[in-house]
Amino acid sequence: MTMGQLTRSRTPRRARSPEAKAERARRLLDAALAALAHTPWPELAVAQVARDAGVAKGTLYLYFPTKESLGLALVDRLMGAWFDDIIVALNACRPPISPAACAQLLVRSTDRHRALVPLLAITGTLLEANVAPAAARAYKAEVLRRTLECGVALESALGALAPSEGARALLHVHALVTGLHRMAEPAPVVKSVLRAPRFAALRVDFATELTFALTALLTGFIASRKPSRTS
Amino acid sequence: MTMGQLTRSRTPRRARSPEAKAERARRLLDAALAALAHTPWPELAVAQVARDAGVAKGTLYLYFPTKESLGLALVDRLMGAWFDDIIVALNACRPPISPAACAQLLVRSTDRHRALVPLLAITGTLLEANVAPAAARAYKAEVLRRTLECGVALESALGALAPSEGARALLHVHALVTGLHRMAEPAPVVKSVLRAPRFAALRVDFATELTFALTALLTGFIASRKPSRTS
Amino acid sequence: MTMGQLTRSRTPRRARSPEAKAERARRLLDAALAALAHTPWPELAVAQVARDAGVAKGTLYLYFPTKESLGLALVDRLMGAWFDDIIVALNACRPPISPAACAQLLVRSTDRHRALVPLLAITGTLLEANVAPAAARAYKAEVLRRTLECGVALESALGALAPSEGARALLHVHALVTGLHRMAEPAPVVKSVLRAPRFAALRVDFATELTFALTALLTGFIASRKPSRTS
Amino acid sequence: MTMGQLTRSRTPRRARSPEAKAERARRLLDAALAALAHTPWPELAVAQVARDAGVAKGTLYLYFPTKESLGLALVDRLMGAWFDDIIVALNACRPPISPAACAQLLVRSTDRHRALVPLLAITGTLLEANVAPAAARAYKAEVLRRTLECGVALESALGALAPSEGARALLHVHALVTGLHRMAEPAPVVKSVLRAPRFAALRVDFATELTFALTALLTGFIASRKPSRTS
DNA sequence: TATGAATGAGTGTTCATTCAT
DNA sequence: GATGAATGAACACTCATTCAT
Repeated sequence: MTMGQLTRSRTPRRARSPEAKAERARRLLDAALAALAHTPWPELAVAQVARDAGVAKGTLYLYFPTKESLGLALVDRLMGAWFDDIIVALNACRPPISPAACAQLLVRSTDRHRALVPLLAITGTLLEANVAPAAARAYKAEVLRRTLECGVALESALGALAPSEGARALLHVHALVTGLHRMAEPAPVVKSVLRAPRFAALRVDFATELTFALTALLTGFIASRKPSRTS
Repeated sequence: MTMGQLTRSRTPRRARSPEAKAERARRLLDAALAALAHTPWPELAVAQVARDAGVAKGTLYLYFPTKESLGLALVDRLMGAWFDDIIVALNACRPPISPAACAQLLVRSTDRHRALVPLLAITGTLLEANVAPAAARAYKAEVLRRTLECGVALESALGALAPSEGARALLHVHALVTGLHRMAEPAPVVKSVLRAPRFAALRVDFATELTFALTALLTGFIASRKPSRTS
Repeated sequence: MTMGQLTRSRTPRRARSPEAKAERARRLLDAALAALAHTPWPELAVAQVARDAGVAKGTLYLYFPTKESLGLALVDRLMGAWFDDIIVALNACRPPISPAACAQLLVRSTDRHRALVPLLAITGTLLEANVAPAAARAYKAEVLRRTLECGVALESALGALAPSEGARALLHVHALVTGLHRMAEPAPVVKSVLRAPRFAALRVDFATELTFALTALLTGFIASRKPSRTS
Repeated sequence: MTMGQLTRSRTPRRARSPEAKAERARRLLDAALAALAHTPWPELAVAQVARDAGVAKGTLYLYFPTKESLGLALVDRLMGAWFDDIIVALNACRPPISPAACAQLLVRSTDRHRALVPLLAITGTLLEANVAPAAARAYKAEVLRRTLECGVALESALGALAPSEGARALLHVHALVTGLHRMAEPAPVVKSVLRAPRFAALRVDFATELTFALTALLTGFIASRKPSRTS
């Protein structure tokens, strides 16, 4: 009987409680995330996600009104986790840390959240279309909140950023991450073409270049503050 | 020469000579470029491009085997023009120029080639798919050639880059340009959402941030060389 | 009786008594009627009707097994009211009344029951499909009963119809009402097209034409009897 | 060789000439008409029509921009044929003919064009939605032209209609045809229900009732003119 | 060469109905 | 009795690409 109850509470046929509904949504996001590991967003079929999550297509639409809102919710989740990860890592440092150390920390965190990067790159192009204004606002509000929070942590860790420059620096981090990813992970055809030795100069190693650029960027942020101190 | 000019201005029904064929291709690219000013790539209809260029749909396919190859040819053209522009601007300077000055030069050049940026952002995701290996190779070879050429000009202008670091720096320029563009130009829904005052921290001014990041980056490139000199 | 009134005014969560159940059904029909004032039947969502009636979707299905049965019940109610109205109006006349007077009486009554007409027009096409045989029989039995009853009133009022021709005349009234309504109320696109002066000949004024046709029809019914009398 | 040419000209793979294109459209309309004999309009699948016509789905959309425009074109064709038939029949009479004779003529013509009637009944509800204003205008212009033309023929045949009342009478004919058809051809469930003897009064024989109503109507039209003469 | 008619795979979304709770 | 979460069949339409003419 206890068994039965457990079984029932684990996988109820109908999600009536808010927790159960959240669980359903989570499963759908899990399925989407897994599928995106081997399928680019435009090729991702809603039907497949639903099937993988073990529900009917219509059920997915009870939780996400459009395909894009599903994608946005996934980005929201992954970005939140990324921010969490960065914050934890930053707080684990004894400030002040050097730009290079901070860059390395950020790159490592990015590496732990590889799945987010390709999605981030299409946010604003493919995902943010076909989403209700309210949903877009909620998403952006969350992004804002977390960016500010993480920005403060960044300021603390570096110890040399002007107030609120942490958030700004994070926007640049995002830009660099997506921009470099695009160059590091081209379409399969291009990837195989670039394997030829003569194309060495066009091959981009994501971690190496990101570390380099972030170090330069953070150094720049700190330098841009220094003058005002000396003056 | 007179003949050639006449031929070009007459635009015969059938393009027999290489010049006439190149003219046809040019017209198609012109039409595509004009259409892309108000239509995002996925919404761009091949039929519309052909119609705008004054030819039948099938004719377009005589010059570009796929929609993507058309896009790639356009990127090729625009990127070439951009590289030309940068090279001219760099050569017009009396070296060495400061990273800040160089960044400003690059941003201005980018601004003169606004049309390229959104296309660049989807290269590798949408454009480089569905292209024959040979076409991809040719495109990448051209990119390589121009990148190296422009990289050398960059090295000369800055006067403080390690050999072949100019090309590498240009890859970063590309990454920053596309990465920041994505954040500066979101979908219409998002754009209107971000207009609210509370979202000020998420609004990105393309030119400002690009200038800042490029300055930092170039400074970093120069700094990364210095140590090896002093040691 | 006091109890019943209380119960009805309280609208308990669960309808146990027959009165309470009838009240529930009535509310659902009210909601459907209100919605149909601005939404055509195919666009009418069952969920919306339930929501408007303040019950859950599933509850509606406790009272009406299909969407169509809901529509049919509504037609039943409205047609009953229409018949009532006609009978009252006919009984208020001092027979015999002229065909023209009778036609006018019928048109006025139709005008007081405008909501029924578009529904009547789709009965038999959209409504009578997907209904259980038993429900269809019950509905038709009711229609028969009221038609015969109203037919007798019509015979009395006109004073010159052969027995049982009243019911037959009413069938023609229905046909004319729905047939003319279809022409008088086309889709919005067509309506705006027909506003052009050149289309005057295709514009149909419902009341005018219905009056004319009914007068002719009733005259015809009376005339068709006379010969048999004189012969 | 003559054979080959014949074969080729009969069923060319591509319809390039206007004639060939008209032929293609005709085939599609034929297929739709055939399908509508056993499938009601809402259930009619575009894919099926295309398949029956021996072309791909996309080809159908080269000729008809929406499903509704296909339906409207079919109505246009059938209504034109009906009008032709009526005109021929009217012109074959020696005027003046009696209302009863004229009614019989019209009923016979209707009977020869049975396929049109159910379509006519949904024109304005299902068909005239989702059609471009220009298409709706063209359709209505054609209807107007033919109605006026046929109206004149009707006036000639009856010899006793006020000018332009012929067209008006035809609108009533349409109304009666569709209104009575609705009652004579209910959904299968209802039809079987009505077979029970007790429901005899609700059974409508299309031809009988239409003849009766049209006779009355035309008599009414003529009568409505007479008074003005005597006065 | 040029044309443009033909192709047909591909998919997000709705909504009447059911049924576990 | 009431609920509302789950279902899943059903479908018009687009558009890059091909190929008969």
